[in-house]
Amino acid sequence: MKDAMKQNPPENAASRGNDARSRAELRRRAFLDAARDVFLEQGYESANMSEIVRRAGGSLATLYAQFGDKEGIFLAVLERRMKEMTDALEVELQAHTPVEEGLRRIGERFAGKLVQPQSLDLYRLIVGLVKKFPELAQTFMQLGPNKVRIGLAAYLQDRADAGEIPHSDDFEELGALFLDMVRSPLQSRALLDPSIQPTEDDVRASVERTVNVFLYGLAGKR
Amino acid sequence: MKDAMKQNPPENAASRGNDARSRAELRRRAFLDAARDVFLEQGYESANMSEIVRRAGGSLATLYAQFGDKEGIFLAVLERRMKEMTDALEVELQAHTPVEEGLRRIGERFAGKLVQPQSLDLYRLIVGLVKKFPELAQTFMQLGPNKVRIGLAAYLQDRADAGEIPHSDDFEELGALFLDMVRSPLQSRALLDPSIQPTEDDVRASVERTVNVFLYGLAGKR
DNA sequence: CTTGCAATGTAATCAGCATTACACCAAAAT
DNA sequence: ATTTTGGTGTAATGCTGATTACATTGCAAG
Repeated sequence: MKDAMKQNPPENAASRGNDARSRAELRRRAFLDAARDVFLEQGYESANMSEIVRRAGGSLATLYAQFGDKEGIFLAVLERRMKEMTDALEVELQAHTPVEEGLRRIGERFAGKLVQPQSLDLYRLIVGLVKKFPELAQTFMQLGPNKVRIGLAAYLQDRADAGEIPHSDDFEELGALFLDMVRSPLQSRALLDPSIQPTEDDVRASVERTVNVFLYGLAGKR
Repeated sequence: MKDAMKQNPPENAASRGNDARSRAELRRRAFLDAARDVFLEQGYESANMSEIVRRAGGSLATLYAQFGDKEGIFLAVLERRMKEMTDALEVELQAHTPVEEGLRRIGERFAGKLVQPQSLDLYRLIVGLVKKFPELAQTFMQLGPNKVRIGLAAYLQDRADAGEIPHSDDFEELGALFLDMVRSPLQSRALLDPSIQPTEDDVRASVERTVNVFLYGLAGKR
């Protein structure tokens, strides 16, 4: 006996600085949230379309009407998430912070995001799907790694212009190396062992070490 | 005097310089080869047990008798592959090569293996399965990354004793960082884009750069 | 109020396997 | 040769889940 109350009481609807989108938009959001949870929990193949509907409310038919098919809704989830991820970095990448401090901040922001359980789950998913949906992985790269790498290259260029580091013929390559150095120590293990959950302090310590090696090499700052 | 059966399959009976293992062993090997191919091509979920049998010859019932179930045969494939992978590194890790040259060789061996299409496929598979079969990922870590890391730590300790690099309180951590630095630049992109296939030269160049940064930092050797 | 259109709930449809059962066969061991 | 042991083909059995069909219902505007 499903109550059929007005499922959408527009109480403070008046003050919706957000979206005035009709129910369609709300429905869409609910679908996306539920789909994200289900996909991240169960993985792509095992994720069940009916389960998404069960959590989001609404109906299977509507879900299909909005997103086409399973791949479609996954793609939608992905795009939304990538946007959330990169927005947080923009600021640091624009700033003219001195290089050691700047790399530390950028590294911490970046790594901090990446080791969140949600991020790890998503990354596992994407990697596992590369063979089956290459265009999906392409989207991921574009919206994630590539975007960040380009931003970081610009920052390094800026620091080189300020005379803090030597010039390089390929700051993108260098930026990529730094990102890999920051990412891998924290991510590579957690990726394979979900019981590992790096803390804030872990992140700070790892990034600290990485920045040091990146700038001064094994012997360390002198 | 061999009975010339007409429907005798192309058994290369003549060249049995290999193993005189009974047919059971040959069957087993054929299953493993076929299973490896199918799993790597299609991924775990989509891999079809009947397809494995189709390629290996033999029968479904035998496959199940030998390996129990789908997970069982995948595990068998994994263990065999991991052994192949790490055997190649043992030598370099034991040697007392000077650090710069030694790291270069170790790095090249290691990275060279990792960027092989088969290795990338396998890694994608494992990563995608972490949530569903954690113990499987655990096995992978034990037989792969952990083993190598420990070996490398010993090598670094050896080089520190020789006075080539400063002592550290945690050579395992440092070894892990080096491995990540060597691995990530080559692997992280190829992982997400199967069309990227690093050449020998790519590997050499990347490792060269990495060793340089690892030892001397951003400013480079001097 | 009525009419149109999208959302809903439910129950098909359709297909793909993992896994098992079963009824024959081959050859090594006795 | 006969038994024993294990391999082979083939065809169930069972389950799961994407996708669609359909009849119903609520909301919004005319």
